[in-house]
Amino acid sequence: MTQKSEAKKQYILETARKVFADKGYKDVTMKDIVEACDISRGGLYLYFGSTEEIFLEILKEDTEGSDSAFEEAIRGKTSAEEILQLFLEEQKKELLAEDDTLSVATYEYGFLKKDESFLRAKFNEATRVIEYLIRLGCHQKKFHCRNAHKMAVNVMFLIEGLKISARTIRVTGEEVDDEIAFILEELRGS
Amino acid sequence: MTQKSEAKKQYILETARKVFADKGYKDVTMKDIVEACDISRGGLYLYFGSTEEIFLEILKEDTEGSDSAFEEAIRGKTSAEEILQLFLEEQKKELLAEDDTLSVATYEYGFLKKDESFLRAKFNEATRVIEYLIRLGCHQKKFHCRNAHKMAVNVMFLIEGLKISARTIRVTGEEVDDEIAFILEELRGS
Amino acid sequence: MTQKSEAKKQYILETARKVFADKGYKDVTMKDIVEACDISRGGLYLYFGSTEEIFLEILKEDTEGSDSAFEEAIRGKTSAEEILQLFLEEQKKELLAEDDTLSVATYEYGFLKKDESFLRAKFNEATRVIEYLIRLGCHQKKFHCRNAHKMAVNVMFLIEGLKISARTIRVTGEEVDDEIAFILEELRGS
Amino acid sequence: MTQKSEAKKQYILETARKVFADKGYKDVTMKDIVEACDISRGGLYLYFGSTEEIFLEILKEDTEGSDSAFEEAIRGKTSAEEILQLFLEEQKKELLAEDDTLSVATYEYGFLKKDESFLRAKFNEATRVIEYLIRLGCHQKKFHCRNAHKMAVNVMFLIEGLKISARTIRVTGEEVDDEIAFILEELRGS
DNA sequence: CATGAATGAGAGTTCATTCAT
DNA sequence: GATGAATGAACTCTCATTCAT
Repeated sequence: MTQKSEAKKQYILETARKVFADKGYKDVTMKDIVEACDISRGGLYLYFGSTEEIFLEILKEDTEGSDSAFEEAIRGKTSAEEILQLFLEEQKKELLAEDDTLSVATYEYGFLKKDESFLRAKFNEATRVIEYLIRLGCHQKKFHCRNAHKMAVNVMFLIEGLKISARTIRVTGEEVDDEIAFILEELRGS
Repeated sequence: MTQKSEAKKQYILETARKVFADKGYKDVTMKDIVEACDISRGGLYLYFGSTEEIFLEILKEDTEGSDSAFEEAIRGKTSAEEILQLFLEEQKKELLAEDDTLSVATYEYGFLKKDESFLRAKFNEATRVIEYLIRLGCHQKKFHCRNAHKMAVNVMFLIEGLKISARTIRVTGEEVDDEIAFILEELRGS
Repeated sequence: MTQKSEAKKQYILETARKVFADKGYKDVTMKDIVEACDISRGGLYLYFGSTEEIFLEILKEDTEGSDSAFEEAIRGKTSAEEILQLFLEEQKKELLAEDDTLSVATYEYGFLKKDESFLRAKFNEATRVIEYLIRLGCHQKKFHCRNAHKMAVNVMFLIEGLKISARTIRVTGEEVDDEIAFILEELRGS
Repeated sequence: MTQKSEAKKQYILETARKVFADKGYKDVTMKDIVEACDISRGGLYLYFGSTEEIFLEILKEDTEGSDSAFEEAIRGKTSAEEILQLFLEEQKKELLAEDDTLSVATYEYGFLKKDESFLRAKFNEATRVIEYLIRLGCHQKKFHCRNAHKMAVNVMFLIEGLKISARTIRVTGEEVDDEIAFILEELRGS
């Protein structure tokens, strides 16, 4: 693939991202993407064979992006507490964002492909990072926690619960704050 | 509507339930239901005008059913701890069930109608019951808890997190058990 | 057919009349009539086999009604001029009536069955009456006219032109008055 | 739209024209046109979204065609009498044509859309031209007429009457000739 | 007589996918 | 590479008509 066509591919991915953010996964048709990109029907097929192919590519890029962002954040700060708080605030922002979020599309895709390890891997990776932060916090004497791994998993499930609730029953900023406070208390607490 | 046709309506709802459990919400067409019920195209329209109408009716029946089951359980037991444990075990069973669960369909429907209060009402009702149980447990000196309401909400979000994870990244029995243990410890604990 | 069922038949015809006046001929379905009459689907078929059957029966009753009304009017008056003017005013009223007119339905039906002599017979009968009035008017020295038959036909075509225009491009009361004046001038005139 | 597809569009319009001439407006379905054109179901939708869209396009082309034909006729002749006679003969030919006429479809469409100004505009335009011819004829000392506008309107309504009668009760060549003679006498006469 | 559930044909419409240019 | 016309399958929804009760 030439440089030029690589640029077009990127353009399609960026544009399709908005479409998925807007309509979820299942409702997006190749036609939707063709129209959003303002390219020809056949043209899209030169780059991607299906909406799934496009969506997976977008997810892949996302994962890479968020990983590096996270790692950078960790490098910048020294206090585990601070980093965790930052992470949770980041989650809150995403949770409450109305547009431009792939979460609904990702869930819909997850329903279809629940046996593919992709999302599980993302979940595990995030858990691993939180666990690391918890351990670090314990080491820094800010957190107290008997089982860092279980605690991390608990935090992850809670975040998942907030995320899905934000997209189905809506969730207020206060509700999220309460849960964040809950997590931090627990870590600082007992 | 006569008795006979009422029976047929029930038959359609039961059959459609399996279809929704199998395919989620968005992918189910009237044709799917027609074929599953083995009735004529027009015949289905005598009873329901759209998949949404059918799905809502199923959800309604479900809610009523679970409500009364819950109330009965509360009447049967005296220990709040016991009832809560029962409730959590019930959730676990549903979580791990492979088939015959409407959770994916309900999420998909929730994505589409996130501003309708139906699912939120269900959430709030469940929260209210858990809060009641927590208070009861505190009164029975089995639980210790500063803010019963916040604790109940936390439990609900955690359950939501497990539920969605069960349908997207899969969740093991042990993971669920860990979370249940986590909740109970917390309540008994501090 | 018993007396009771004869009454029901009449009821159906009267109700269907409104439906045809409202929707024209082609768009009326058996379902429409069933619903307007608030009877059962099968019930209607006991009396009529199709919308055409119903419509024809309505038209037949209409023709009989208008014939006798006309004849009565002729008997009541002595001046041909007066009767003709009355007739033209009657046409005007029907022309401008918004609802409760079968004219659109009749045209639509006529398009489908242009070879059936029914409507032609109505036209000819009306022409005959007008011709009679013109002759009478000439005899009464109020009208002057070389060829009463041709004049009558001309009047009829003009009325038809106003009627169809009223249902397609709309026609104002003044426009109709102008045409009526035109006819009368011509008859009185030359 | 490319040249090629423009040609196809024209082909569809021409083919659909025959369908409308054959079946009127209301009974024509997209399927009818698809079959008449021998194209695919989806193919038709690339060009037109509904039978109404197609019909309006046909009417538009017709209007443009007849306008220019008329203007050319006026340019070619010098005598108003001659032109009017030509116009009336043209109307006669159309009136008596069995096939290939859109008049029934146009009436049916008019019934549905009686408040849209399209047909009224056509009527008014034609009236204007006739009025112009009458004035010209008066100026050329061939016609005598007190009120050219009212006379023109009268002629139009008469033509309308003949047109609708031709499609409902049938009309003979002699009947049309009689009416044409009637009009011309009147203009030459008084 | 009367009911209304049931059937199935048929129309509208949208898209994934292909392919000639 | 890129276009966009074309196809055909799939789905929604509505009725005429029948028939068991």
